[in-house]
Amino acid sequence: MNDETRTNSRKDRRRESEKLILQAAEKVFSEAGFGGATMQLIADVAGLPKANLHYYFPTKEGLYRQVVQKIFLDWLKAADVFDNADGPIEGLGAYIDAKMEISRRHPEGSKVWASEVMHQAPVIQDYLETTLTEWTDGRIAVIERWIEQGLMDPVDPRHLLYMLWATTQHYADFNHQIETLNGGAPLSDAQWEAAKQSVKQIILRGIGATPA
Amino acid sequence: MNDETRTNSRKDRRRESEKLILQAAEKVFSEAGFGGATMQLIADVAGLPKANLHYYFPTKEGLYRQVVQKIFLDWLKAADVFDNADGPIEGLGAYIDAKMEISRRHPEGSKVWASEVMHQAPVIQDYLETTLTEWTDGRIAVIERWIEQGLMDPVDPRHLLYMLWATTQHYADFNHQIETLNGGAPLSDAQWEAAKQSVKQIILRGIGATPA
DNA sequence: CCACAGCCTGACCAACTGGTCAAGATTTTT
DNA sequence: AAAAATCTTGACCAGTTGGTCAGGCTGTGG
Repeated sequence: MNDETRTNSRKDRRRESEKLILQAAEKVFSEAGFGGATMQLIADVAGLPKANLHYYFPTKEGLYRQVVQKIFLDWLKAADVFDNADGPIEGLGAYIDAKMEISRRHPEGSKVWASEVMHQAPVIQDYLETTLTEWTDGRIAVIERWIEQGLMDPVDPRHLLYMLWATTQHYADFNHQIETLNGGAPLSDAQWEAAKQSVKQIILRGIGATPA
Repeated sequence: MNDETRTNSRKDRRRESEKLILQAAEKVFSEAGFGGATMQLIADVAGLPKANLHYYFPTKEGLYRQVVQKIFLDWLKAADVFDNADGPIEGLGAYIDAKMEISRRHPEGSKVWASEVMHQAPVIQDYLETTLTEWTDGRIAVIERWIEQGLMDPVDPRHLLYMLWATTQHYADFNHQIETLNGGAPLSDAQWEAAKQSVKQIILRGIGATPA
């Protein structure tokens, strides 16, 4: 009767369960923080008994670590648009669009990351010191090249990056505040478009960006 | 022998103890989040027995509520510079300076606020709907006037405000990440000055602000 | 000097937490 | 078909948490 799920090898089922748990965990951690989240609640959201959850992820900290790592990798990947760009208008414009889209579709991840960093990054400090540092240095070099080529004003690339991160992630981390100030309703398609346009307009004009 | 503290009426002592506890609580809440913070740890930081803490603040939630309220009021007060300004360069410039200074001197408060909003503002939702909404509408009117007067480009005032909040508070909420990317050291005086200048430069130029 | 109201605190408790485990169910391999 | 490996779960435990409370302490007004 029930053969809707065909190719179910033990490995497949395991992967599905782990993904289910990770999704539930991301949601619960983003809503309650690490300290406020409970394994019982994560299990309930995932629709599994708590003991089963511990079978796949022995400790709460280990589960949390995997959630944060996944978020960080997704976020890094989305930043590739930066590389294949000829100038700031194209590159930064696409970067802003990409990060705003993530903030709209997956605000939970951004919140977990923000929470982790705010609490002194007890779990992903090594990522900050290695991967993130390297990534940042690379993009700073790109921006400096654009400045040398006269494609934008001389601006401290580091603070420009912080501004991009802060602004785009704000729409995820503070979505509740933004919704409240929007009369309690989520931003509409048109409002999201206006937000993207506003951010791009102010920043690109702010750095005096010109077409490549 | 010990008469350094002279006028110690019971009311004065009470006020001092409450302030001491509130400061300790703000620190602990900012470091561990509401769920991760414990009354025992707050008591230790304040140097008081836990039972004494419960004498002044019967419940953890009540203590947390007062911490968040105090932060919100301080933050609102610091925004007065907005009002007495003739144009965007003066007004927004002073606002950015003020908020950057708060981020530098009191990052804990900003973190507690961010945490509260990220978790759907369970405690200060009414403030968002009343005080913050009114404040925001008022500043939007000011910005719209500046636009009408031709002192700046037509920009969506709401998204401009979000950008200001996001960027300035980022230096508090993500100070750990910023420090790590700064080689593990806090920003120096000169670096803070550069940060302020960069933010003001990009935003003020981004909105095409001209002197009043 | 006393009495009284407010302040302080060690000891205690019920509720909840992350984590364990043994016994069974299920699937894969032989 | 039977043994081996993997998965599932209810019951359980030790540690921690927010919160209580009785009894002692302290300063103040009479």
